[in-house]
Amino acid sequence: MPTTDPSRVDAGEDAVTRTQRRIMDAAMDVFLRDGYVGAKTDEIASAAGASKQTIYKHFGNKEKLFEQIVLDRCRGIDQLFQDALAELAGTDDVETALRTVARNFVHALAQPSLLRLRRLVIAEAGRFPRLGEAYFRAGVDRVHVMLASAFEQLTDRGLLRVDDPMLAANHFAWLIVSIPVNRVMFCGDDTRFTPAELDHYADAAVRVFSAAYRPSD
Amino acid sequence: MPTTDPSRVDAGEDAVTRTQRRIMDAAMDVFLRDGYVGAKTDEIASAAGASKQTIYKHFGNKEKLFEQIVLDRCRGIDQLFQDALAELAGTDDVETALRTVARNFVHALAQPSLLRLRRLVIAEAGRFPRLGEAYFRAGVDRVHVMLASAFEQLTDRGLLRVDDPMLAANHFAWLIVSIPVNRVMFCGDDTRFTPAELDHYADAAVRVFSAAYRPSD
DNA sequence: CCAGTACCGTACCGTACGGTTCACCGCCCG
DNA sequence: CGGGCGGTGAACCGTACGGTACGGTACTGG
Repeated sequence: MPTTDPSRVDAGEDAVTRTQRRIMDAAMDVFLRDGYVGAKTDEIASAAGASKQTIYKHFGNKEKLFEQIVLDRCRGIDQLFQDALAELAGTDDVETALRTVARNFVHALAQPSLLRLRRLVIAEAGRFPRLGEAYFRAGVDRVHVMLASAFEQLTDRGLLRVDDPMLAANHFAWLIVSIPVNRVMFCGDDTRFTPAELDHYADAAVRVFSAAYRPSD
Repeated sequence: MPTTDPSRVDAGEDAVTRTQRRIMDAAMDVFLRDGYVGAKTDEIASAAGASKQTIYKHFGNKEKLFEQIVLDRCRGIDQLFQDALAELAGTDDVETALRTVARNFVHALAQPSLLRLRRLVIAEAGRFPRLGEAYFRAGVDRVHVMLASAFEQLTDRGLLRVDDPMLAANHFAWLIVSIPVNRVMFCGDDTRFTPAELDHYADAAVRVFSAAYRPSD
């Protein structure tokens, strides 16, 4: 039975051949540049150095190609923060650890490629509801859950005072990234941020978060 | 001169006739439902009860129609908050005033039509850079500027301790709306929020904001 | 040498859609 | 009465693009 389980985000079993990889990378470039409808399969083919027929043989049609690419790119986003968060949960100096996490976070998320993907998914969330949801769960919620778990541990150790960990995680994350992310969403990819600027946002966010969620000692 | 002419602030230039209004409303519906490329001019025409020829006579082409509609819809968004913010700047009970503003804010922004427009603009910001920027300035930044001004006044009166008003305004606004707004961006229009839920987000945001930006008295 | 597999390049098909043209109609105004 | 004006509806055109067909090339294993 061919397992086309919609609830599953393509678990494992991805024997991605070299050509498939080449096509997927090229297609991602084109999709990010031109959007889903703006992307022409001819152009994807030529960008991949492949023939259209090969693309259709491997991916069936444009929609499936798009879905597979985005879902593939979703995987592993959270890996970026696993380490930093593990360290956060174990540290004693919460303030500086939070600052480190925050800076990593904002720098990782301000990557133009990630932001363009984010915009693309938002743009097509109407046409591909499963995709928007999957991206949200894999790319946004996952990080929040990890943050929440860290905050819970820190609360247990008396270093933080958090009663609703998911809410606190949301506050933390959005305090950090809302300004740059939303600016890019509307004002295009040409808006770049200096590292200092991003650090500033991160530090300010940590300041606010700490004031609200650190025990009054 | 049409008799139904409320809230006519700008002088002349765009005397929107009845048919134009009808076309613009219908077009907005179709654009919001199907996106820019998905929207067919035939469908807009039939939805407006107008002929394609009339549309092209008044608006030139699809792009201009789209731009004009969105820009038109941009105007007046900030009006929603003018009053609440004026009251905020003058009050003594900052905490409850902030809570009122926050609740109004989140309820106003969680309107499905506004969120769909937001998603549409984000989606087309690549194709229409001017549009994305205009929407950002008219719909997002404007509110932040007004907030910042209010925070500045409250700081002068010693009721708040804000050194970077625009930053504080961003923190306030995104603390309030980030959770629902981002959920809808990815998970489609079917996600609805109960008023109680929205109030909860607003109150939690005010709690965090106050902890960070109220003088330690 | 053959069969199978994987791929390329090009030409092709069907259709959808932005935009235009044409014929026609009701209305107000001089 | 007539003629502009603003509107309708439908047919039409050009082009773009998803998807397919077909013929040709290179490599692999037997």
